[in-house]
Amino acid sequence: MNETSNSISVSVVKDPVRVRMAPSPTGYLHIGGARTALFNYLFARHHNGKFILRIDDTDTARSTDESMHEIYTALKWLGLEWDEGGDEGGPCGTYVQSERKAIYDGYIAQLLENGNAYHCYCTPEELEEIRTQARADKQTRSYDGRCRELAAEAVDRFVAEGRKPTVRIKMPDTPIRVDDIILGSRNIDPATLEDEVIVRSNGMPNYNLTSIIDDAEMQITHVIRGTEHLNNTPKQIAIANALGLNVPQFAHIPLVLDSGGRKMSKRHHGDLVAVNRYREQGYLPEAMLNFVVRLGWSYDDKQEIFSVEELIEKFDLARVGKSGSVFDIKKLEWLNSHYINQLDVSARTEAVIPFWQEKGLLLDPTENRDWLEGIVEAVGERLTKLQDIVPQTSYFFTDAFEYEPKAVKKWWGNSEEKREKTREILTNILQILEEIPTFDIETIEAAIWQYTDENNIKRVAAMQALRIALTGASFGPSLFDIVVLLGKDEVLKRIPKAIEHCT
RNA sequence: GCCGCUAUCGUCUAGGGGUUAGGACGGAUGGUUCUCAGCCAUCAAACCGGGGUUCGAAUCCCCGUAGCGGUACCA
Repeated sequence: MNETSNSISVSVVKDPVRVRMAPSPTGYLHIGGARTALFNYLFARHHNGKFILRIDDTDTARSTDESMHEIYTALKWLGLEWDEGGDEGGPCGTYVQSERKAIYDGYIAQLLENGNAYHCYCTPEELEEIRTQARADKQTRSYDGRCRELAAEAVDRFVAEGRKPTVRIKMPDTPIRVDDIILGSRNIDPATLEDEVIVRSNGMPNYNLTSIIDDAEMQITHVIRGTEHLNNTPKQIAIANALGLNVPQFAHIPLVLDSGGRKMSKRHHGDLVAVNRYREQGYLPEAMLNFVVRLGWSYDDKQEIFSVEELIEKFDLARVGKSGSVFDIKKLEWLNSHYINQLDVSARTEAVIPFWQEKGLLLDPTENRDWLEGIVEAVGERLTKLQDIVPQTSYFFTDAFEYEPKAVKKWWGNSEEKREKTREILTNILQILEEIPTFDIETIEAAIWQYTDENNIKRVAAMQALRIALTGASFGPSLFDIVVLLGKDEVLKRIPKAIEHCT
């Protein structure tokens, strides 16, 4: 495999690969998170490494157990099983950061001792002021490091005032080299870096500290994450350096964007980005994975459909692009219908049953299994998501449907003369079906074609009139399939009812 | 404001010093059919701009421009 000039060859890595997905449980797993998880998972599996799930919940105010479990559910649904971490733990003990505080405290003490960090007594208001001023002065930094060399009496005064300090890292004054597998390498001017808060005034450490510590503690070899973290990278490297910790390799993957080109986020896009909502609508995990992997990654100019096995074999960070990718639901739908159609009728029926049950259309799925499979068979390739089964087949379960006005107008007619003709056709068909010797597709089809052709009635006109009578709509599966599946009794009940409505 | 990243059809992308710039989704048209979907066929649709380098630039370099990301005691 060739390597491009600005990419670090992935194959150079010899250590057993260890990667991690580190969500913060402040909401559901979103599309971007799913893709990050997938890239990590594929990279790990491709290299026979470990995929670790760490919970970055140092923001205790916003983290919830509920969110954590939603993330687990979504990841498991996608089949992205982790080797260590999550709710199972592993060789590194707990992988939940809020439970690892003692570990961080040790490092913080070390930083304070060796002079690489210091207490900052500035209040949020003061900081806001400093920021505003810095911005007005067109400064690069928004904090000036004023607490670096606080006199002892100033500290005493602040303490006496009851101020609780934060801890800030002292940024180095030499350039920081950042190597990125996707974006290439560059040196960061230290003048652009400021002394970040690494411990809140309540004693809880912050992301930039805990993340890089745990990456080292958990022997993470590659950090694959979204580019929103790009600016955090030099900060984290600086912290690792100050602590003498190993720095993993980084790979920043481009953002997933909305149709307007903006980053997809829970805040702005709500359920549109929630993986679990897609599951609930009847998207298949295979489709979701296949969709999401192609956002920023491609294999060649031919292949669009990839099984997970193929992805594990073919995935390579070197083929991940640098620019953001727009989330296109049409493509997801196409992929989803593809995967639904891959299912055989029995499996598809199985998949669709919960959706019928959810709407109360189906009470006992163990009964009439053949009939249900017949319906699924008749629906054929018309499902883009499993949920579509409900609107597309509800008339099989109930005759309490509306006759769609537009369809009625077009096919039953909008004049008394035309309605009269429709009633006549329906009446004739009713009679044909009443008298038909065997109620099967071939016989019915032959009888109806004979009727239309002999009476010079357009097939489409008769069929559409009948379709509306039986289903309420002007579209759907083959009408002969529908007739047989409904059964003679039901058909013979629905036609007279339709004739009554056709006035 | 500051720091950073990015730039091929509407979208996902392939390609990458010399190509009719390829594929897929979506769109359009025609065919098949009882409708819809599907399937088949056909079509429209792109290298951000300007300078270099070069025989030759979409490709390499520089400069713009635009978009996006970050700029928290969030992650």
